[in-house]
Amino acid sequence: MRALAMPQDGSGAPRFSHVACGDCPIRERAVCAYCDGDALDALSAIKTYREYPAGRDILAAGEVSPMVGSIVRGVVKLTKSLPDGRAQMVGLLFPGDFVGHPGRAEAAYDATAATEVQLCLFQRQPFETLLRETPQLEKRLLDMTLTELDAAREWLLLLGRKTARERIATFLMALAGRARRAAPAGLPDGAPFCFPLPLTRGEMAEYLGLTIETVSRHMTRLRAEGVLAFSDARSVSVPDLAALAAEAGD
Amino acid sequence: MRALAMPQDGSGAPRFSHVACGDCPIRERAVCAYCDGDALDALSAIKTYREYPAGRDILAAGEVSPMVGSIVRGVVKLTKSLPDGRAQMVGLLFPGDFVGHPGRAEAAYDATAATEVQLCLFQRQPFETLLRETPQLEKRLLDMTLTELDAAREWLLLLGRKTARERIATFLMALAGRARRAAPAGLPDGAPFCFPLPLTRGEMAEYLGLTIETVSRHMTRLRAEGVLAFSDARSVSVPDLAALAAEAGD
DNA sequence: CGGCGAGTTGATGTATGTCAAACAGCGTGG
DNA sequence: CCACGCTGTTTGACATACATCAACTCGCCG
Repeated sequence: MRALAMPQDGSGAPRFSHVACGDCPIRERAVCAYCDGDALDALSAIKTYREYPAGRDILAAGEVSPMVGSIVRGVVKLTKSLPDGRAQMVGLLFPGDFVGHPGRAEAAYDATAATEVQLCLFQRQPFETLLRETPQLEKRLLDMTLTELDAAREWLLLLGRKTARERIATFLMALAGRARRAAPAGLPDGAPFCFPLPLTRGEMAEYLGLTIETVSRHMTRLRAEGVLAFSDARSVSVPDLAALAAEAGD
Repeated sequence: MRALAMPQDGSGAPRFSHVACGDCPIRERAVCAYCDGDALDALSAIKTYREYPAGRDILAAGEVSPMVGSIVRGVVKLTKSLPDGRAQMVGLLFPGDFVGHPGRAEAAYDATAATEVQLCLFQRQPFETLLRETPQLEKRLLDMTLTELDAAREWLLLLGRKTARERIATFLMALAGRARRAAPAGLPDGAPFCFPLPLTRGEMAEYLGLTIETVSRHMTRLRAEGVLAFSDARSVSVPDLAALAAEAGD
């Protein structure tokens, strides 16, 4: 599916490695964010880590998965397809985001690793039990789901009304915002801003409701106009965030 | 906004009428579905009914609303807009559905009555307190939010990849399904199926990411082809549900 | 009767999709 | 070391579904 410098052992081999929750990089953002003490211990007791190489399917639509979990590292894409093959990405998940719907075993969409991914997995059944007994956990999950819902609706506006150029600018702004938040240092606001693209052109097209050619054309046009800079297709630099924001349509 | 045979008193005047929860038409479907006894009493104590004429704004994006609530009767549309006026409906809510996000006071989108609407409202603060103390309530809200999220993602596929014809067929199928579920009697599966359209052509266009002309044209074409029948623009009859389903693309 | 809003229909434009070719990077294997 | 193939990207020529602009109808209500 994707040629990467990584062990293509064909197994999706689980690599167990128990990290203490206290040292977890997503401790503050994941489902467990509101938990501590006993609740955290209980979660910790049923967690398991697993890694997926880029391109590997994590979960297929219609499949019954025994697991749910949090993204520790990497990017996961959620995709829905029509029987004739047309496909639309319906979500893009980053570290801290939750994969799987508690309460509904059958997956409604495909989940695929867009980059190399590490998940912190919980078996569905004990997790759902814990959910019932742990209000903070349920509260956090509700909060996260509402955030996802808002994001999905923002995307409805994008897919329903924005031009190709606006869609691309919006997407890049979202990535820039994420990169900005991830960068701890207080960089000057106007400085040229650089970040990697976790998606190929094809995946961007799938996310933005466009074709690969349209994405490519608008990317090169944005570069020609100086709104964007990149040499590698997989990373961009934004000379002026405000200029890009102005292209996003809102 | 919409000329209707109804008191345009300009007040959105609250009309209080305490219905016992036991007699409530949405008792089984609303947030309160999993509640009983004390929890239901507590909810009942803070509820209030309010009616909105078709076309009335219930809540404007960015506005801070002191209320959340359930739809008792009628249809509510959720809309997001770009600064230049382009607008996209991001949700269509029916009786039982919940309006407003607990935990975030500021509305992320406009909510407007598409038909005459009756809401069962709760003041945000006491409701959120109750939410914290009542696991069934929180559980139900999580379930409903996950359902909304799935619906939104289904719509992403529609807006991102479906043709105008497929979008319209999908929408009509969804309405037909809802009407079917609402009709208690076991009608024969193949019978011509009739239901009202809660939306104008313009609103359908807003929901489907199209223009009013495109919706109109495809509706009349579907009628010409016998997939659909209607005399009034505000109601349709489907001679063969399977034929319509085949047009929906999935 | 006149005006208004919703819907329909027609003529025309255009952004994006489709098909096709060429290129660049990168690992593999002779 | 270079030729090869694979995948991702870019670029071009062309097709088309949908948007846009505009006119007209119909029902409703004052």
